[in-house]
Parts: sequence; structure tokens; C-alpha cells
Amino acid sequence: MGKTGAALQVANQIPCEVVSCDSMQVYRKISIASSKPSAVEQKRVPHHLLDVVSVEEKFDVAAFNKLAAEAIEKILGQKKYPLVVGGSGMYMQVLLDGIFEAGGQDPSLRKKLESLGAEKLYGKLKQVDPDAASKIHANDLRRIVRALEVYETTKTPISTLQKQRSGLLKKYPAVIVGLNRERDELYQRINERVEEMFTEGLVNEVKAIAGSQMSLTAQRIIGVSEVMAYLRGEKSLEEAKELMKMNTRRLAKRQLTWFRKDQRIKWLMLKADDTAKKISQDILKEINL
RNA sequence: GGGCAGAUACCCAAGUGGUCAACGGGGGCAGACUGUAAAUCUGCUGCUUCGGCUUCGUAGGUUCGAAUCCUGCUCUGCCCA
Repeated sequence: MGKTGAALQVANQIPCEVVSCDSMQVYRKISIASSKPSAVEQKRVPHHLLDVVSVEEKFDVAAFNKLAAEAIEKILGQKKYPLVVGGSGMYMQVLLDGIFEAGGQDPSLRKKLESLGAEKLYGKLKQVDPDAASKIHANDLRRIVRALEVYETTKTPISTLQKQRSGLLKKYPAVIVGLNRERDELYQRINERVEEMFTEGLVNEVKAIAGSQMSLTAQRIIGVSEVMAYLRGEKSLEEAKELMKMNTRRLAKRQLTWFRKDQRIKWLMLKADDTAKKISQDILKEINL
């Protein structure tokens, strides 16, 4: 979409530091695949929440939220504006609106639950937390397990806990700007971006982490499985590229679906020939400092 | 030139006389989303003024009725020359 470039330009015009709100840019050694700003750009404008964990470490929204909130406080302490930039919908939501505290994970409990099968679990959830059950689809194993996990470990329905949230918006005023473009144009940019990743050395980047025991989340980085399949000889380079393009287009689509429903967002419809500078000026107009 | 197989919706593919606008998968679009979130899940996907209308290579034919049977033609693949 052009978030990074626009953010860098915003930073040229007001004193601010960037807080990345991206579930994949947190990983070290994943720079090309996650489209991190370059080293030079990072040097010019301080960035937070980049390279905070290895691909082997477990990381999730709660961990992100804690670090991001700290970074924001720090930036405010320096009398600068925190510019939160990113497309990870849930991370953004948690940061803005909060997350309930008592909700850790229990891998062994999860395993036990998962082995029971969706049907049984959903029946159980309906008894234990009908509110949550009514919102979760019977086939959505992931969420059913999570809801039951929370219930088992806290003895409180997740639907009750979910009401206990308090995020940044409760403490600070914020302007939320959404960037969008015509679909055709967006997809074309995505296709080009993927091609660039390969010329920048994506294959080597993936090779470098190929031996690690990647966390569940890190395994999902677009580019990793596709390039690995290529390295194993299961896919041609062309096939790997096309797959990545498709997966990225879908990601972009889901991101749009996520953010579209948020009434607080001020949307900017970008045009193909808009420069990062122009976009940054439009953003600043919305922020209205 | 001869023989055989095939042509189905954006793509792949099932269907072999009525219950077929046509199974399934892919892709696309839309939606949900509070600890894997670049994840997970859901719905729709010929046109429609919702009464209908037009589809299964193409032109005819058989039949009350055809994507399904018959004939010609076109194209594709394989085999023989």
C-alpha cells in the first residue's frame, strides 16, 4: 500500500518515531520477506518493534502489546509523536482497545482439547460459555480451543474477560488513518514487490533460517514455505513467486476487510502517481496538528 | 490421408435422457476476528425488474423432455501412414 514510505515522509515533517505494528517485522533475519524499512531508513527515523525476537521464539499479540505500549510511552517521554504504522489488524486493535490480562496459553491443554474434535469441543463451549459459542463458528477450531483454554485456566468465560479491556485510546487522543488504493493498482504493486524481494535476495534470507525450529507464527511468513519448496526442488522459482503473489494479495484483502469495519479510521484513497511525500501531507492534514 | 479420444461456467473437473444453472476443487469477491493473526473460520460466485431468462464446442436431428442419444462441421490430444 505504501505505508512505510509515507511514514518516513511524515517523520520528515514532524518530530516522531515509528512503532511498527506488524506481526512479522518483529522477527530478526526476516527483513526482505517482511518488507522492513531499510537500514538507512531506520537510521534516519528511529523504529520500534522491529527485530525483537528470533524466528524460534514464541511471540503473540500480548507480547507485542506490552512492548509497543512501552515504546509509545518512551517516545512520548521524549516529546515526540509515536507514529504507529502497520497492517496487522489484531495487533492494532489490541494496542488501541486493549486486551484482557489473565489469558495465557497452555500448550498441553490445547493439545488435549484439540484431540477431542471440533464437534465435542463446541458442545462443551456452548455449555460453559454460551455467549462465546454464539459468536464463534462451530468449525472454527482455533477459536473454540482458545475459548475453552481460557475457561479451563481461569475458570471464567472468555466472553466475560473480553469485556475487560483498556487500550491506548483510553489514555491518549489518536488519529487513525487508513490507506487504500484501487484493487488493480494494489495488486500490481504487490506483484512488483514480490519480484523485488527476489532480486533483493529473498532466497538467501530464507536459506539462512531454513535450519531453525521456527515458531508457529514465523512459519507463516509469506515467502518462507514458498521459497523452501523451491529450495527442496518441489516448485519452480516461477511457481514460488506466483504463490507468494497470490498469498500476499489475499493478505492485503483480509487486512482491508479487517480495517474497513473500523468507523474511527479516516481513509485516504491513494492514486497510482501519488508520491510518498504527497501521501504524508494528506496524512498530516488528517492528523491536523 | 486414416483411426481413436476429447471439447462442460474464470480455470481444473463430475455429470451420460427428466429431480441440472449443472457435484467437487482451484481462483475471485464479501464477511467474522481480544494471546498462531501474513493465523483460523464463514458465505457468495451464469444473468435477472426475482416472475423468469440464457448456458454444457458449433449447426441440425430424435424425443413430451437432451449437457447427456444421432448426424455434419470446427478445434485439441494421441496413434497409424
